[in-house]
Amino acid sequence: MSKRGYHHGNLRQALVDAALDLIADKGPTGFTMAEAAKTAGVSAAAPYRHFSGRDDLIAEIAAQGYDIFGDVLEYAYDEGKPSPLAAFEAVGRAYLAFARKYPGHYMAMFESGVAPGQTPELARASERANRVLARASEALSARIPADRRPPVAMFSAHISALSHGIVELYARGKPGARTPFTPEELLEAGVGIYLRGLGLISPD
Amino acid sequence: MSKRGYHHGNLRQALVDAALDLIADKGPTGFTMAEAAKTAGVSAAAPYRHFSGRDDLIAEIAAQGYDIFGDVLEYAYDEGKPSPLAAFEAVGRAYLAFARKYPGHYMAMFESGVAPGQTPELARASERANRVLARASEALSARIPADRRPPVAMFSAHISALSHGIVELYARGKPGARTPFTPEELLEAGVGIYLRGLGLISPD
DNA sequence: TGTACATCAGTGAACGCGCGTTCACTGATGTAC
DNA sequence: TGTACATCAGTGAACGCGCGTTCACTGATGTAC
Repeated sequence: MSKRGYHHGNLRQALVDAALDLIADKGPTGFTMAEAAKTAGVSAAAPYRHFSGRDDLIAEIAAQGYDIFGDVLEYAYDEGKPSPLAAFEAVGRAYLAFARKYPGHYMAMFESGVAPGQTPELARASERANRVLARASEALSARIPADRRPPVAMFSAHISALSHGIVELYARGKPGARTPFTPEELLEAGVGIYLRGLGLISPD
Repeated sequence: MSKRGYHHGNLRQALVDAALDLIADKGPTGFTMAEAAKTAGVSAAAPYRHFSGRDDLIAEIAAQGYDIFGDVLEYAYDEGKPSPLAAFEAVGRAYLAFARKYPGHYMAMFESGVAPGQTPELARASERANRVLARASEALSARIPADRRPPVAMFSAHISALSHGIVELYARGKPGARTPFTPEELLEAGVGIYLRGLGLISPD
């Protein structure tokens, strides 16, 4: 499905990009169809040639976000090399890097209130990103003595929650973020302590 | 400053309560002054007798939320009784209980984008709640061998982030929350593993 | 207890605004012959 | 290569809507004497 040619060239993606800037600037609710159209240099009616409505545009942005997110995590995981532990920690860092580098996508994915089932593409993309996280967790989890091993789903939920919490509370220079640590420091130390609690890192 | 009497009785608080319902229903951005007024059974202009504007109302809600939050955490901490560890875990549970019981407040506090410095009352209330968390962290932190002890600010940031992340990703029945665990299970297990990593709980 | 006055919480109408969305249209592009 | 036609991306005007906020007002309540 080629999107290029015709009048604008690639309005669909231009609208996505415009919306991304607006969302990163003013939050997922500060963005409007009209403003995205204006930013893309097009009339207010034009977006409806490409998206059925506002929610559809947001879903597309979130889907693209999950695609990138999945790529980034996949790349960081690198098939578990050089070791499950190192790969796992790389995934954690990649999570933060993604949130920092793609704030608009991140907000569309996690703060816009868009339902993951909104669109088939969105559902597929989000599932895939979750699978990467699950895979990294599984590989590492296999190294824990069975009797002390938490369920894999719980393991990856903990890491997701810690990462997301750090992003929301301490990243993106929120006015109330009063902590002397960078998000990266917080996540690295937090994951380290957590893994030590699982016996995956020697007790220092 | 008595708010009762006159025509409505206590419109200021009635507006806060109406807004809380709306926020819990439709998110911090789904709430409007006009609808809050209508819900309170009053004309659209009436709120401006009590609040300088929308942001002012949200700040008041957030401030009331931090007041309750502080109370709840304080009560759970119970001056560190029976032990710093037990008190700390009670604080964690109280965090989730607050998010569950006061969803409108929680959203106004953490998802509305209101600046903590918006209002003196808000600043005071939020600082106080943070102090309770810090105190619980300090008391527990003192039990960690000095050479393995993370800075207290980091300690409490980890717990805040994990708790907040769990609330955002896995609590309040989000459509995409695919995990077989309750938020309470997740937090308890996560904090347990974390504290074990710090040597605060015997390795099972 | 009764009257006159001051206060001020809530009213109702009005404003200007930007929104999401629709519609018939137009004109540039692509295609068939 | 040239012409006729079909397609459809983007236009521009218009819609109805609800929003936040203002303003002069009104009338119930509180207070002074």
